Amino acid sequence: LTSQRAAIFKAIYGTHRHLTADELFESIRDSRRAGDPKISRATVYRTLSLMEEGEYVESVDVGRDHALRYEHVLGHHHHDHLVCIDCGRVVEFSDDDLEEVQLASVAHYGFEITSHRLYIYGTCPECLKSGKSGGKKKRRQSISSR
Amino acid sequence: LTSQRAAIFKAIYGTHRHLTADELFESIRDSRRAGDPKISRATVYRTLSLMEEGEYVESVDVGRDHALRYEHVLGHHHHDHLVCIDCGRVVEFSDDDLEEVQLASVAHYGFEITSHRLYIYGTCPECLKSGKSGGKKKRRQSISSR
DNA sequence: CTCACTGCAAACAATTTGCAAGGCT
DNA sequence: AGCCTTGCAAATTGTTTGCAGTGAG
Repeated sequence: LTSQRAAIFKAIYGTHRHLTADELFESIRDSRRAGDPKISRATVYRTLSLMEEGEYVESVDVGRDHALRYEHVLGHHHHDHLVCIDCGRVVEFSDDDLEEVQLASVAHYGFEITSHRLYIYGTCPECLKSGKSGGKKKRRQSISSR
Repeated sequence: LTSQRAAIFKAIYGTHRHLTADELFESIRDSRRAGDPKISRATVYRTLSLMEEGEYVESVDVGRDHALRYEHVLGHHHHDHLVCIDCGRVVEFSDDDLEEVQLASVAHYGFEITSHRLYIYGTCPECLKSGKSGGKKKRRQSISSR
């Protein structure tokens, strides 16, 4: 456990936001006080992989047009993500029924299911209210329809 | 409508597989006969964007560690994807109940839902059978757990 | 002392872009 | 003639790697 790893750990566990490797890197670098060790992007990436493998964090892949985000997972249960396509806000939600129905839907294919990824996209109440709803839609949202 | 665009169109509509831009490019280039026009990767990418915007194709983002894939969408209905993490096989499936439960799960957040993306990962029957099940797991599968 | 961990810069892969040449209409 | 579409090569982005130096135990 080096100090840079500790810093990364603190940073992710100190927020409930979903941060990118780069945000993590910058926040650590910027809040660095005299005497604190340097940090590099490579270390952040390397540490995040380690932490993911060790089940300390989980990556949230909101789409190819956005960088990977990470969230801490200790003390939290599985959830999916509801993403606002206007402001980018991410809301976590979970529903046991949903999980069950998902598994039931594919049961007959004979796969041994190990995980899943569900993102629901839409416009959040705030963005709907603030007028320009349906407005600027990010480019290349590339999503399975419906 | 140029001939390169036509070629791309034919290639996607001529298969039920999910192809990457590069596979598309190579297949067109390789099956090119004397007199046929040249094609470049850039054109494939540009055309695919166009075709996606025009709702002729849809992109399937199987995960960051794999290139984007495309499938034709005319004459097909919405479906989600079941992905084998061993061999990469992609099975399409759909379930109206599932769709409903999904919407119900997030109804109270007040979002105006426009789309969603669901991938279920696991090992397919064939890979399970052929021994080394649980074996080589691709690196960086980065998926929301459960 | 050793060996894992780090920073740096170069390497990467997938995709996008600038630009000049081509080709329809 | 004019504008849209190409091909090529160079640029971008997010992330990974090789390598030599560093620091913890």
